[in-house]
Amino acid sequence: MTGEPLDATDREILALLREDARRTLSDIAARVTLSTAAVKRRIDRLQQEGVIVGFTVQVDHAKLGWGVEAFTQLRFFGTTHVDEIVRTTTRMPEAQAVFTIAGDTDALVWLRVRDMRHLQDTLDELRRSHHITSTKTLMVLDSWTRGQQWPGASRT
Amino acid sequence: MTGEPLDATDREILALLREDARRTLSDIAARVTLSTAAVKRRIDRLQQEGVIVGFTVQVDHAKLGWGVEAFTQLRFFGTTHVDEIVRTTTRMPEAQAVFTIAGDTDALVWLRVRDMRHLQDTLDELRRSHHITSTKTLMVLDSWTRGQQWPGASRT
DNA sequence: GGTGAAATCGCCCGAGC
DNA sequence: GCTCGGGCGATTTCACC
Repeated sequence: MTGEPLDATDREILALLREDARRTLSDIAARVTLSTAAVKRRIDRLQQEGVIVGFTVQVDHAKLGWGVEAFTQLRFFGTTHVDEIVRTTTRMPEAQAVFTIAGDTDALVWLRVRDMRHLQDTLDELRRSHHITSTKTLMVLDSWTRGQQWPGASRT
Repeated sequence: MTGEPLDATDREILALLREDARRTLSDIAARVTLSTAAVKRRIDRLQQEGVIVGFTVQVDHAKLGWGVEAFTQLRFFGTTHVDEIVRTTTRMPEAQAVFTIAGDTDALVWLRVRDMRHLQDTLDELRRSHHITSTKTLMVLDSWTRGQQWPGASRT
């Protein structure tokens, strides 16, 4: 399933693409001193091996009106299947990411919402749809994510 | 600074690009029933307004050998500036994201590391470089992030 | 926002190292 | 395995309506 481990050039190409996925093959080729054909072969291989999952745009959610971020730590009844919470949370547009956790809480959900009212509704929905015994919500003041993004710097 | 609020077509284009940033202009144009030139103008505008921050690749970090994820909640001395922790954490390749928090802990750091040993080293480095009074680390069993990715499904 | 044309790029082929 | 070169189709990009 997985090919051979990546060499330094593969990692270099990955780093360049993470900076800007819109680089042309010739641009990348010049930077790693390879031909465009070789670069393309490597990128194709990385993609088919699943190292590269996809290509996306990074969006400033604050400028879209979703300026509030929060984390909520969830605890379930012992009977709840982990898959279930992941499956239903995934469908909520407010959920940015879901983490199942080893420890005192069972899951950590990264939420992005429009405002406090919206946060409250989202938390209500979470509590309603699962066998949750407790929630603990952390409000995010500012955030930084690898590959820039300044929700705190983009006050409209 | 910020242009006019985005219309439905802008949001549609954004959604399409988030699914796959490599879509061609003509593909997008067909889906939103516009000309390629019009789509390009909108994308350019979204980019210069800062709504689109950048274009990147989504990488399966587990396949790169960084299969362990964790969160660590940090508490600082009252004298510590928030900027400082963000600035130094940002430089660590292990830090995936940093959140400053309102509540009992001051920051939440999303870490991605190779193994447990690496996690320990990273936590040590965090503790060494800041006026941290306490850390509490949550181990991630599985994670889901918007825009697919199954670190748990990619066991090599 | 649409149209059309030019420049660029991606892409596939083969030959050769 | 990689490079080089050619050629074609697709795409981007631009000026203009």
